[in-house]
Amino acid sequence: MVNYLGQKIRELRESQNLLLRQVAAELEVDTALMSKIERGDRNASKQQVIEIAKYLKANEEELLTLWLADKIESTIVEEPTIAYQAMKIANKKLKK
Amino acid sequence: MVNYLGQKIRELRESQNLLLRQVAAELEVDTALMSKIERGDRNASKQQVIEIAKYLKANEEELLTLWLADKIESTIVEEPTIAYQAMKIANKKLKK
DNA sequence: TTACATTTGACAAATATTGACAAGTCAAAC
DNA sequence: GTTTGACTTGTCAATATTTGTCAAATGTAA
Repeated sequence: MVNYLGQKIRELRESQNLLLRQVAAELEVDTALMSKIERGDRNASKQQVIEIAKYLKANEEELLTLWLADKIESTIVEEPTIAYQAMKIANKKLKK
Repeated sequence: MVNYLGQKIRELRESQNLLLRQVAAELEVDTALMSKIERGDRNASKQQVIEIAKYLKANEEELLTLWLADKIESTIVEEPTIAYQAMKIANKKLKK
């Protein structure tokens, strides 16, 4: 598995001595869901990432970038042999 | 929109003077679906790509690479400002 | 017009994702 | 060894998304 975002969130949360349940309450979701997000079992929604960034005083764009990286990762993970070439193609388009 | 795969398929199909309905019959799907795949309105499944490659005598890996590039593209398209950075992160992981 | 290829929109069915709940593990405190 | 509190896990119903088909529309060449 991958999970850049969850790891980062956990890092931020623990460094601030906050509990899962506190962050979960802030987002108004179950603690279990928050746990899954940190562990990469579930994806956070974009809105959730934004709220997490706010609550943990983190850079929103940085967290969203990790969130997107996880999404890309899960798109390519099943196709490791062609992933690099496909990324190159998608990247070319991006530069326009 | 993007659609590397559909464009390539159409190119291959037309250069061989085949009809949508012929390719569709081969895949055992409706012609309408084949049209949508070529136009990028619908995604082909991996298995469909493989069968298309076979029928159109194309390189399977090449088509799958375009298919994956389209998937990556649609993952990042909503986040153009952070896409490049996220790709870089995902790419780093890939090299391992 | 006719005939045929392709496209489109609407739909039901299949599949996937969501968040909650309940029950579980684990470690520290008692 | 029991209790407590934090976190994790499995399962479920609700919701959302994706899939492929059908019928109708559009395009096109004879």
